[in-house]
Amino acid sequence: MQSSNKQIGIVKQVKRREVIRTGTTVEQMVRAIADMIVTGAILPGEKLDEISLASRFEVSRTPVREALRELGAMGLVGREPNRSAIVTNVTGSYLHSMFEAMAELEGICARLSAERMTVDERRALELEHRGSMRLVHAGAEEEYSAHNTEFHTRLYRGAHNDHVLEMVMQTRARLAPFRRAQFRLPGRLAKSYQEHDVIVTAIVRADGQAAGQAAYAHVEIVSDASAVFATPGE
Amino acid sequence: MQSSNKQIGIVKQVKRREVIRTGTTVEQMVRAIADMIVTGAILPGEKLDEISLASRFEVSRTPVREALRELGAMGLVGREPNRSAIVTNVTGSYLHSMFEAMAELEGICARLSAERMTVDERRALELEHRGSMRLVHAGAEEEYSAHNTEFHTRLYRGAHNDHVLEMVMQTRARLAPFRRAQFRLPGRLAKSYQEHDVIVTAIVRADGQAAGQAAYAHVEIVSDASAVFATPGE
DNA sequence: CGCATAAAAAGTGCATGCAGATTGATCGTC
DNA sequence: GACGATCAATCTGCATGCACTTTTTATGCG
Repeated sequence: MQSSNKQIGIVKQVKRREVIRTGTTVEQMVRAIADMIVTGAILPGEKLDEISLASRFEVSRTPVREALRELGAMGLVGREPNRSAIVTNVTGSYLHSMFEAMAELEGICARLSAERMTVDERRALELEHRGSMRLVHAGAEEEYSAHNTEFHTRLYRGAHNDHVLEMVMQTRARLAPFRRAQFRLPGRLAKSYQEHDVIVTAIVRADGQAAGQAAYAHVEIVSDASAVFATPGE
Repeated sequence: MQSSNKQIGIVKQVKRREVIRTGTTVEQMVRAIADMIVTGAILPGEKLDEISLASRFEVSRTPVREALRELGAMGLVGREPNRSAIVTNVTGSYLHSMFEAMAELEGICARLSAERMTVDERRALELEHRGSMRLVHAGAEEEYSAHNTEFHTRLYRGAHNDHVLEMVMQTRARLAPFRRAQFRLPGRLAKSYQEHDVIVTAIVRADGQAAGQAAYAHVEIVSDASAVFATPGE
């Protein structure tokens, strides 16, 4: 349509770069708060009162309320009428169900990836994987962790199923705080690499069954490794 | 001024409007709008502007905005800055991915149910199933549909995994408008009963593998049956 | 007429204000 | 001194208002 180029001020700097719709205040706050929760900057059980958040982000309470509403729908905070929002306390039982669900989802993704990945995708996955070997030898936990995220994301995308992708990404986000420290465990890096190797091999062979099982087992192990860090407060 | 701080006040929230079941205005609106979308009272692609909704529900725009925010997080409406909310148009491709995901999830639930259901749960499932036979003979589509929902819900709960339950319920909700008419197809009722029968039998035998496969196949068939109704506008 | 432009209308984003609920502190009773 | 009711401070839920953006309608020029 027409471009009413009358207004000024707003950055119309839309280039090739994906436009990050950080736009509205609310979206930024959702991301910021979600990040704090996920990274543990705010602890489960903590109250998030609107006024404090409003002054902290230097906005009014209206956008804060909308952000909390969305966070509630995302399951990151609990909300009850006339009560402050509370950072969701992921109980041990629910945490376990999330890890189990994650294992199932990863299994599905790996199986579908083995069946559906394009030649390019398979190659990219294999390269990504092989490239991480030096990180293992170097003991670069931080870097390997980044690689690990990328590796799994490729698996999710390779399944070519948008809804599954959505579910698995969401589940991973909520599990993030409980997995962060897993690569600190001695020998976990090398083990992780070996497990990835089984998955990659199966996918390259287009063996869905094997890939699914290997991915399931992989997550199960991570689950065990992470269980240590789950605060059994409840 | 306080009167009874005993425990309730739930119904007291309303002043001029009729009795309301639960909680805040926003929650009611979320339910109401979600219901309209899911039942097809509002069609995909339709714009939901705040002012119209506000006057329709006789509230101000503030709660409307919060409701839309939540519906957006639920994936029922799409939102972009400075644009009206739009009922999510589930494109053919995404719809397909949801049905596929649904089949996977149902498969997981059936398998886990076969492994984990208590004796009581198994008996209840079997009774529910057997009881539906007369609905099939009577050709009671509406009633059978209700039974069907209950049957599947039992499967989801029987898996004893809260996160999977959450995902499968959410996916089902979003697929609802596309499944509504499935039992109108001739012979679908009897077929559905037979398929349920295979699932129940496997679960009673605690055969997870068979139960999972049967449930997966069951949903796949529903997917095919529903495909006819998809792509209403676009 | 077609097309682009500009003004008007409609709509969204956020701030502010007030009523009612909740929580905590104060005070009375035993 | 312990327990419970009463009042004050605090916070949530929602309405309203204004600035900015998008969409629609009106207008000028070829």
